[in-house]
Amino acid sequence: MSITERKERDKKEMRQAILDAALHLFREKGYDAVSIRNIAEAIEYSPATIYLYFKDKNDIFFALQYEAAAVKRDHLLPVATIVDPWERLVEFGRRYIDFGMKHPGLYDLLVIIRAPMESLETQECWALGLSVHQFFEDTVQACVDARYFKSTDSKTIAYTLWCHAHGLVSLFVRDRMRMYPPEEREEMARKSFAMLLKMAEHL
Amino acid sequence: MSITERKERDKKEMRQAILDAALHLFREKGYDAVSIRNIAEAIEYSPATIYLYFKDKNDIFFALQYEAAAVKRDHLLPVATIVDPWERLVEFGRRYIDFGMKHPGLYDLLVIIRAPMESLETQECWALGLSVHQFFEDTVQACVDARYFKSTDSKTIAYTLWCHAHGLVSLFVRDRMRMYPPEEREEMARKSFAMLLKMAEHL
DNA sequence: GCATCTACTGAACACTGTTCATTATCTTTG
DNA sequence: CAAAGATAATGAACAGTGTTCAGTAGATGC
Repeated sequence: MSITERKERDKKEMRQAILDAALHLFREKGYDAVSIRNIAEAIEYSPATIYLYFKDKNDIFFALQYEAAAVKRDHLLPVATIVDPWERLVEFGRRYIDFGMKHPGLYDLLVIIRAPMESLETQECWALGLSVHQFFEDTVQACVDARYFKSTDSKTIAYTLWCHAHGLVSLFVRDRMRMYPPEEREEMARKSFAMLLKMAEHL
Repeated sequence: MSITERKERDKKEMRQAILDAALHLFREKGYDAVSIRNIAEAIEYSPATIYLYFKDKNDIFFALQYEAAAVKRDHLLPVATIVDPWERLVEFGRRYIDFGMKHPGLYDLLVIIRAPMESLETQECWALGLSVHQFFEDTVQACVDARYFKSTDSKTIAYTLWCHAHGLVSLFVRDRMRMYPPEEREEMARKSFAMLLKMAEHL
């Protein structure tokens, strides 16, 4: 069976080569500015070949979105080993922001919507994101159970923290902080995170 | 001079007709899914005609972005009459969120970046947004001056509040709240805003 | 060695943004 | 009122796009 095995390996490698080239180009020029022909040229194959591995251009996009979601999960889930729920929550937040600042391209990818939840890839990607979100909500619930907050409305607490973190990252990623000097932006993010933690103690 | 006047009026009307048709189509199908030919068809003119009124497709986009920024400003700036800085700030926040929820298409438009600050439209649009942001920061400063917060770091305070509001709106606008039932989403936003206000009192 | 199957491609189709020479219409002048 | 000039609108074209499909070269199985 080594031949069929090799063939399958080749197929996966080709698929990955397309994804790698596509991600590289997307991050450089943006999704819509990259053509199938550009990707084909990058991997030195004909445009038609790409359609043997992906249904269409959106399919490539969804595959990348899934990859980004996986990277995000791998970046966040290690905090699961932290026993104390408050410490776990803090570290989760820190890593969430860290992920966004380190991989603005991936974060942006995750927030773009294309064609309302049609493809299987989207479903899978969504399911992955959902499980991470569930972990986050569980951690908040654990904090509530351990009386770390005065409020017991863990749903609203989680949502509020999420708003802050997502807002912070997405202002950064979408370049909405041009009124602050570039070298200050990261420190502002750190300060704001620290401020939110202080505020959260009075929740 | 009534003829030249009428001509200028016609020109403005035509320009506006193009913008109206474009906004309608963009909000319905997204920027990239709308073609110049679609817009031309909507206003019942030839595609080439559009280029007599706009440099290119991006120019239309920037004009719409400017319009959205103006709508946002008109939605927010009435709070300037509120004398008490804290009340002014609260009402500003409420209206900011209200604007985003009521006009998701416009909010989204404002957050999209196309071609890094090239056109004059962008500059104008950015300047408009900046002045509103300045008003917001001034209001926060006024709150600090009036000892509404323990902290005196008005810059970080403003940024933190902004993160929350923008995060809240953009999670809503970009449909990242699919894990919550649709009918709950607005209430969650309200609750979270209230929670942030409570937290801010301990700032 | 031959048939089958697989991976790949060139050419085509209908679309896109954009330009430009040409036409049609309105305004001004003689 | 007619001719000249200015202006507005367009059809046709160009190079690019996503996508499909008949056809081909080469590896695989018998």
